[in-house]
Amino acid sequence: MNTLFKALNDPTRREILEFLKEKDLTAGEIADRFQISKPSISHHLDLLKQAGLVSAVKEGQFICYSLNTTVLDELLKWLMNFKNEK
Amino acid sequence: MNTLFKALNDPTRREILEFLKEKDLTAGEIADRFQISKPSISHHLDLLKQAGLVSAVKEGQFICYSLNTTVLDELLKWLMNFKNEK
DNA sequence: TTGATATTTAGACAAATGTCTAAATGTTTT
DNA sequence: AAAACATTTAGACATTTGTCTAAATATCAA
Repeated sequence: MNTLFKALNDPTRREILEFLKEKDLTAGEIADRFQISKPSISHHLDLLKQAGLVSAVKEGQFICYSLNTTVLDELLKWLMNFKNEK
Repeated sequence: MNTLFKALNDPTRREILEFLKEKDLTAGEIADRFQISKPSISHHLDLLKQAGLVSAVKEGQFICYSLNTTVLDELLKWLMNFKNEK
């Protein structure tokens, strides 16, 4: 839960998720969409991966990232916990 | 959205929300539940207030905090945006 | 009005975070 | 084999964050 909130607590990372919602992308394609250096994007992708929000598959010299929404169910459950009773 | 995620990105603050889910509490009552100094708790409460997650009402020399779940609807909507299509 | 209580504000400080450049690793292509 | 490309790792640096103590503000009680 901690790593999930941490991963989501950054505009760049949330925007990466938005892009990946449209379609899978390689690290380079993702980096091209931002005015941030590739190593920085790589770091963001690492945090997203740690949180289970994205998965990475190596395809030749590229690494293809895709969105993983199952982790968000946990967050959804956490949210509902507040909206329910009272 | 930014302030909301920022506010939620801390275990202490999330625990404060859990306590406030049970019932409204004064700043002191909240601080008593943690092994953190009162000024630090006060600061956490300020961030939660900035995010609209809690509201504060002065009652004499006390300040009573209560949970405000309406802001979480925004987060819920953001979440659903990912779970929907695709 | 003086003292006690409740809370916040101010300022300091270490740790975490986001960013960068330079270098390393791994894969293709010629 | 060597050069080009894709990505990450390493290390540095400034900013943000969470915490603390000391002091300020405000309210209640004697």
